[in-house]
Amino acid sequence: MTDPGELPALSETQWEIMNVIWDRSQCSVADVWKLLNERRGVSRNTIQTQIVRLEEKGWLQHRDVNGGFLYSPTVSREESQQTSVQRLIETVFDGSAEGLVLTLLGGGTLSKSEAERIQKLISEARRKKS
Amino acid sequence: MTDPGELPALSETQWEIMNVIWDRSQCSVADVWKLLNERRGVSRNTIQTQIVRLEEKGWLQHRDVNGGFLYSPTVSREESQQTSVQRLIETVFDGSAEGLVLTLLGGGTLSKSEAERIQKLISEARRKKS
DNA sequence: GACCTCCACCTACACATGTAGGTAAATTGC
DNA sequence: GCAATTTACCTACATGTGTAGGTGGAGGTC
Repeated sequence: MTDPGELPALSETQWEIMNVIWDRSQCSVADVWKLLNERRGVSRNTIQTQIVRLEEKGWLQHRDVNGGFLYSPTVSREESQQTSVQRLIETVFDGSAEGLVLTLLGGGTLSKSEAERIQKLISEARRKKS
Repeated sequence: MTDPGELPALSETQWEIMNVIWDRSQCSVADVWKLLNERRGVSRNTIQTQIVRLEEKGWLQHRDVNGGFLYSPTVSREESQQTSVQRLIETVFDGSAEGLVLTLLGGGTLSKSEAERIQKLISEARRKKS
């Protein structure tokens, strides 16, 4: 797996596509298309183009199976998420992870039960770390 | 203040510029340029163009002061941060705020002291809410 | 009054993105 | 075997972004 920090950032549409492929580990263009087409109506070629571009940029690779291509990610979803959070903290919160959490808590983003679960996550993380 | 959810999303460069203007409440093009030019070397006109585009998109407004323009934000930084976090959760974490927090905790992003402070933030938020 | 500087404005261009139509070859169905 | 479908590939086009050069006016300097 490559380091996603070296790859050009994903756009929203590209995240949408990568998410489908990460869910299934590998996909044909048609696989991705069927799903996204149901979700929001899009042409097969639109997906084809994006997938080819993702491969050009290094996010995907393909192998030839029965005349068709199967695409799979070159980087893990977790690392990519990590990178994108880091980038957000950098550009939007001036490097402060706390700023991000404060915003998360401050706005109506979190429900009470979410806040509770998140608190548990954080205590556990602290226990493991120290 | 407008709802930033209605405005087109900011690019990284555009966040950089908006951040400068939020810091100072209002700025001339030259103000922003001087700062960013020191930081990373960029032409005055580059900033000019971006600022005009930001105004066209509704993020900035200007008033005429002594022949020069002073630009100020039309939306609050906090709301814009809120919106951008929400968008991230949606596209990168499939709507799960917990996913975001887990990533934050899981990677090497947070130092131990950051995690501690964040934990405090969260307990306080819970106390206030219930 | 000529010169310099600063500013807003216009133009330009390369690159990425979101979108999709057309083409030609391969595969499947009958 | 022929028709229909699928698939990869090529082309295209509008829009946004990052970058910056040139122009003309307004105001200060000497």
